[in-house]
Amino acid sequence: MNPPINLSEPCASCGVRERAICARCDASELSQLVAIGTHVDFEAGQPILWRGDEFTSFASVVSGVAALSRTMDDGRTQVVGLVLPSDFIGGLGREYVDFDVTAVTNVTLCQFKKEPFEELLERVPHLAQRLLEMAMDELNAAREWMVLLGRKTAREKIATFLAMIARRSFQSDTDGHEFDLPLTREEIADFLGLTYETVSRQLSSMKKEGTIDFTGRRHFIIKDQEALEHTSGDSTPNSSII
Amino acid sequence: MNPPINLSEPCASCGVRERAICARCDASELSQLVAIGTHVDFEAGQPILWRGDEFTSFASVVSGVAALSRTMDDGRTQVVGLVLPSDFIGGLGREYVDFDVTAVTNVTLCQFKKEPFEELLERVPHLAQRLLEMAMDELNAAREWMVLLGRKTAREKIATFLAMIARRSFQSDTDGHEFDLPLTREEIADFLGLTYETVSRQLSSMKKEGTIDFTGRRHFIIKDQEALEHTSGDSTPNSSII
DNA sequence: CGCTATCTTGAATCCCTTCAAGTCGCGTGG
DNA sequence: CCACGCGACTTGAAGGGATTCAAGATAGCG
Repeated sequence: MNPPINLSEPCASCGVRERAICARCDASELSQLVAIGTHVDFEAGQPILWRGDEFTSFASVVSGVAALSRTMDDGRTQVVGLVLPSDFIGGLGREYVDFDVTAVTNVTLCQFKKEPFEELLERVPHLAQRLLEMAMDELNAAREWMVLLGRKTAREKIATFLAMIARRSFQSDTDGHEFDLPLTREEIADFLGLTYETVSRQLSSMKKEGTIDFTGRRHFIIKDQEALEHTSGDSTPNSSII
Repeated sequence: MNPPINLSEPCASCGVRERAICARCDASELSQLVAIGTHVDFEAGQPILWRGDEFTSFASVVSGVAALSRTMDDGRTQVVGLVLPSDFIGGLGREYVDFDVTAVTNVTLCQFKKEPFEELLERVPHLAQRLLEMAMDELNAAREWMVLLGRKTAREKIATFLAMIARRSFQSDTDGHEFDLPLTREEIADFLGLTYETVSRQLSSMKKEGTIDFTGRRHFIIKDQEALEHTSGDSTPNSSII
């Protein structure tokens, strides 16, 4: 378990202070938020929320990666979003959880009980504003991903995914071209609407062609950024895909 | 062109008053909204917004159907959402339009200039609350659609689409089983991530099997609701797909 | 009543999946 | 520290669902 949040200097060392729901909050608003927040840890693989659960709390991701997913009756599953540090977990105004949330790596959340949070939301307009802003960003990201799922080839999907990972900084070194994949092949497949064999084949062929290289199964190097972005099929690189 | 909105009895006869952004507004708030709103018409096929345009106004759909879409450089296009009566058009907090918006049928909008609307948004919390609520609904719908695009077969996509059309009431008669498709085969294909030939084939085979029937190309009858919902692949019918 | 866009249907092809062996990397325990 | 074992990954071959290419048919308009 984590130590309690330092109340005298709240969030001073928090890595997501500038981008999470609290981004627009001033010191006084922040202290109100801190008063109802608790840090909670989840180990890789653990479920955070199940579809159908009643919402009893909301949370910001402080560190780690979680996946939002839906599994059909016959087991087909689709990851509908990655939940990264600073992202918010919780459907405001919804009674029940709509998608499973699973810790992909070890995850630390800054969690808020539902009622006090909703009450705070009414008193602190900065919170509601920021939440709306973040919801619009997510909506955009979801729609960009719909284009990927509906229209892109396996090759384009993989290229887009790798570019996204690079952009969202899973950077692991100094030169800026090495990254760690937070997901297994199967998780990538479920995110891209493919099978894990296809993911593996595409990664292998992109390695053979010299666009990327692998050192270990989860650690990759972008050797030809331009080729990567070109085969992603997006005319506008750095689009809003989360 | 439309007559000016009746200021003495604002929105009394508006068909979307209860579900649009103004749903939570009281009479006084409504009159402030009416003061900055204008009705605008678009004919079927006309563009409403282009990707990359600067946002200069927001709008509620009063009647008709529009499509939100993205077209790739080589012409592949994906419809990322249908915009139906009561839905809101406009990315709050965004400077530029992210997806093309096109009138699919004749469309009437209740349009608000950007600055006065944003100003109103700060003064009227009911507006911001409703907007957040609607954004969460759209986000959910987008994610449900991602499952369709990533994991469903052509047959399941068509069944889901028809069930959605039926649910969102494009009903055209009294017995409750006849509906009009607002979209062409090609538009349906672009919404489902298929080709129009595949859409046509699936519709034909569902007709042959007796699940649906067609009288005219756009007018269909659901003959076996249960079969339709079963082949849609959703365990929870009436899910939040818009 | 004829014309044209829209839609249907057929046949061939292809990309991705499915099924099936292997291989590799990594953590565990000896 | 190394061998072992298992889950994660790679690779191959066959199969299938959707696409592509190509004619026709039909509705709905003028």
